[in-house]
Amino acid sequence: MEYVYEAPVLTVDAVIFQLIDNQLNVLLVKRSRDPFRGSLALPGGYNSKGETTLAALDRILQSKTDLDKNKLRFIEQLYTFDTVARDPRGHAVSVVYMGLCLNVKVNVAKTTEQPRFVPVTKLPELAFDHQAIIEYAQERLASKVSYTNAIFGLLPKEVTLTQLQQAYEVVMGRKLDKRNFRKRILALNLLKPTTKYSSDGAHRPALIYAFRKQSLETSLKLID
Amino acid sequence: MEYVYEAPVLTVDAVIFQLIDNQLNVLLVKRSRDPFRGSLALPGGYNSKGETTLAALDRILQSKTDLDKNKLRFIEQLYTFDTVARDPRGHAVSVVYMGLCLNVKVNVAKTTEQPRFVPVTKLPELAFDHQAIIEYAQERLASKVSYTNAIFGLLPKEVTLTQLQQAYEVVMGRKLDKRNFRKRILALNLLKPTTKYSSDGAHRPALIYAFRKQSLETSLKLID
DNA sequence: ACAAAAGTGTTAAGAATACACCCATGT
DNA sequence: ACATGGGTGTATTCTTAACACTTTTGT
Repeated sequence: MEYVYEAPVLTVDAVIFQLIDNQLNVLLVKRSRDPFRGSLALPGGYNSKGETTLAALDRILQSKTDLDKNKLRFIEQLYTFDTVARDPRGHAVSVVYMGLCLNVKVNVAKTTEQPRFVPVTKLPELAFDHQAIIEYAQERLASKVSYTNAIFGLLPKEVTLTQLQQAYEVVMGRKLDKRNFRKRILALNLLKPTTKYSSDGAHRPALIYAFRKQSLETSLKLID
Repeated sequence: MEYVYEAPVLTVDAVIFQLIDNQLNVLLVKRSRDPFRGSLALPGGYNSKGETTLAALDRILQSKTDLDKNKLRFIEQLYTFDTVARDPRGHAVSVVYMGLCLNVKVNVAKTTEQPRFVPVTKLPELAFDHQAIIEYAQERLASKVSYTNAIFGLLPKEVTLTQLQQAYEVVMGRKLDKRNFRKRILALNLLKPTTKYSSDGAHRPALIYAFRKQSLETSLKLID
């Protein structure tokens, strides 16, 4: 190569999902600087020289949202966007990850970025193309849970079948038939029945099942 | 951010597939410099400041393999790798694209990189982790053609059903049943029968079909 | 006439879907 | 006793998979 190489700006952004009150929520921060100062945005930041994108992700989540990356039960690369006009410095390339977690509370007051989880159905206008990125991540997630066990990332190790079905329904955006769902999920052998029951109201207690694996298994055939 | 930002090295690599003699081939170049001097590698290079990754891809393919990007009938982002020790300068991030083309001849003597297509079944030891990247791209391609019409990227606008079936068989790595294949492919209405016939030997001529679209259509259900 | 690929339907097995009632508990 | 969600089976439809012979051409 004959020209002098100067690297473009490289950033990392994160789409972190969590179920709260049976709704899919996404982690957002408030921008303290232009462009889009005051708007909500995906947590993200610069990737430094010599730093892997996952290391940058870790650092950025920690510093901007006070969320420890090892609280993420599932993480995967989503896509790399050629972000336009992200930054006064000009064109930037952004590697975006998608993560799933559970029972994470972020403290709005903890950092200047005021991190918070927002239901994906109630997003305000977001900075940059982050709205579109979140939609893309939702599609990927819906597709992913239909042929892998990735749903475990949103749930505790032990669940009732109804909890599991509700998680699928929220992620996939449609209702599922209870009997068919149970047949399929049990046939896949992803769950092991425990001897415990969950009593959470004036009704018959539900048998609790444990996920056999908390790591990604693929090539399943869960839901069409 | 309080620290001085210095961007990591960003590179772009390409996995370009083409069918030659009913075999899946991939475009490779010979490295003229260390590391891996003399080894074959995927065509790739640095992404400059202010340049989109697709623009970089275009420039790199042009200069290293003399292949014009608009000869690619299909292109999509494959994955972004945190390449280790790619370069003496240290850690680099590499955005990898997958492309499909047809009837492209590259001239080994044209550039110092000596571009050539090599059957994926006959790859020598490659530089870096490029062997693994090609395998990943093959998996993606096999998956992609099973739920989209992406196969058009490897074929001319007009094909016989046997040509089409052979392309699927090569990409998916297994034989398909002729009658079932024809039923399914015709039911999807991706093809329009022409009135032409192909006579290429001492046997009954085959009816030629035309692809209705040369752009990606998704959510099909072609092959399991 | 023969070799070689094109073209064509049916059957059986398996998968997906639709659907309604009894059970165990808390109040 | 009643309200609430937990739990269960079958019949039907649709999809998939397996499978072999006739047709048309060139030599």
